[in-house]
Amino acid sequence: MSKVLDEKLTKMTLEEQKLWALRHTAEHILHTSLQNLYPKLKKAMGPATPDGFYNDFDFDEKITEADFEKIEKEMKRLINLDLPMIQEDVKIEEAKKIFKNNPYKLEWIDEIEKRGEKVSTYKMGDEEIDLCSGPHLNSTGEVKAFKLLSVAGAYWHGDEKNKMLQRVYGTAFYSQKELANYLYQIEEAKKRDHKKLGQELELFMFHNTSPGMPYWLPKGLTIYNELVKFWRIEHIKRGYQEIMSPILNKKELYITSGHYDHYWSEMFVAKTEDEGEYGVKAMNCPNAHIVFDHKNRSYRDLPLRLSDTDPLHRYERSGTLNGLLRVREFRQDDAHIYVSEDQIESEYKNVFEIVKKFYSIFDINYSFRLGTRNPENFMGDVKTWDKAEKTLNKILKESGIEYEILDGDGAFYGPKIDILMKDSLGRSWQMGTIQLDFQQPRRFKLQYIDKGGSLKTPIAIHRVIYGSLERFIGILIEHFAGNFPTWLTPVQVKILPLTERNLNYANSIFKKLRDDGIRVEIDERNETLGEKIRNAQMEKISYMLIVGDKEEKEKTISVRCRDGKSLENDSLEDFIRIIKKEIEEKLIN
RNA sequence: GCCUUCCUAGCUCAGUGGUAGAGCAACGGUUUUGUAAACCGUCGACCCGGGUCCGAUUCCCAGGGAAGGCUCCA
Repeated sequence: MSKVLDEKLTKMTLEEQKLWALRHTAEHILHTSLQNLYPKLKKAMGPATPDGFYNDFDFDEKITEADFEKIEKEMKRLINLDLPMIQEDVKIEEAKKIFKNNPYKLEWIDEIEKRGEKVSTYKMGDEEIDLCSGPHLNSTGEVKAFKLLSVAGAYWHGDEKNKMLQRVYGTAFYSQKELANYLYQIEEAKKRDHKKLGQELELFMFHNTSPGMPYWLPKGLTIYNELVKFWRIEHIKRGYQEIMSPILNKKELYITSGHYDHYWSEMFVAKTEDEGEYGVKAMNCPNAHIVFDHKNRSYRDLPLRLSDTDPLHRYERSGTLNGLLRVREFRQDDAHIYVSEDQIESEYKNVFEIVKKFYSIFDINYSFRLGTRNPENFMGDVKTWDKAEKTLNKILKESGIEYEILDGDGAFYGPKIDILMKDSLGRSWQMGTIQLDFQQPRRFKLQYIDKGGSLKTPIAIHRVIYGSLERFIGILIEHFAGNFPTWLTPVQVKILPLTERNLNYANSIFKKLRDDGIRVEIDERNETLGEKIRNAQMEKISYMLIVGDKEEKEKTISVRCRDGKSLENDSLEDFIRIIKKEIEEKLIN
């Protein structure tokens, strides 16, 4: 067994290992079925995954979902035959002979030879033999429930320089019930999709005229602004100073920063008649460096924390755009912190504390990842990099934070710590990031005067907490399924007058709430109460205030919460107190 | 960018080689309502451009846009 796979399996529970073997077997059955149905098809590879399995193959004819029925039928046949799965180690030379017609397998065999590992094969009865490290079930009959899910194109080794193969995704379980449950979960997750909810709740939209660039509708912008407001208050408390700088910058700025060499092809460019090219800002750091440099700085100024939320544009490849989760226009809750070398550690701790504070408010799961030097795309010398990576490793370990390492994922100017979150479909997204940068300050010739009166170059920490506001809101929508906490929700209260007789009273309440800074709407339509409630429920309003003749006469309100429950208090003053307390408690504690 | 699929009214969806039908929404009227959909009526659409055809929303080609996927180890 290969080292990588071995490591992976040892991390799993026994239950997970069993499922892994099951799915690996199902994948093997899929491949054999494909091979039986389409003899000219060449298998490339096919692993089990946490959700199922997939199989990559090279085939000139197109397989589509319309073919699934036929393929599943063949898979069923192999399962019913209950063929034994027999593992056998073979010599390199022999393996090369067996798979001589399959260049993908031969490449794998070379790789195995290079690593000095054993070549393992599996036989499925007399039907088929395949290069495979296992583990597998003992026989095909043990696969009790499976389903093919989708087809896709996938590059060999994920590299677009290689040939594009076809991929079939599927999943398998030990029982039909588990399979049905899994499919149900997927359907449920789709209901939380931020793209769907964004439209239903009128939060944002996209338009053909600017793909990947969101239009923020009034309700979505309310959420956006609340997040920025909270960010601003918390950062002022922690000594950050906010700046704003040009969106268009001459090419020369990005030549200085190094982005011209490393990033220009992913930037939008604005051409001028006679002043050359301007780059549309894709990152904030170069402008922050300019601000640092506009006057003499002293060691007393450090750490100097410059924050901003300027709009950024990046020319992301069209196929990668994904609702709010990958866009071409966005804003970050960005900051650049200039520190002396001995301040790195304590400033990182400060940043981690902000992360903890921010994320705990939303009760979202997240994980850390350290990205190290990319050998093909980095600036500066290896020694400085090694030092920076060592520093980050040390800080993470001492903070007791669990993290994974992704080699080569650093920014071109320095290693970084990313914070990841998952969307409703379980896909991971990079949210916050904290990057250490020894390079750019040198290139910008940034300096400060230290205690002894000599000039020193500061170190820059680039950091975002939400990440991009756009992506963060996308994740939030899915996390809350549109049921935002009251402090964030676009409409906190909706007043539902029972009849037209109650409009005046309803409006007087509306004005009081609005004057008190509560986001309130009134449903003046000539509709039944049932319809008004249904409507407000679907808009996911936090509180509904129902006012009819009874309330009007007694000068009270009747409060219905989003979960269908009622509040006992029936005075407006009490209600205002309750809602304000709810908001404050969430943000302060 | 590449692969697959998709694009019909503001939204959700029908449907067809002879230019489309519904529900919700919107608008007008009736009703004046007690905790998730009152009733009647009106308005409103085949993503864009070519081609094939007597005729294209439907078939073909090109474009635009969207969704899922594109290194989880044989």
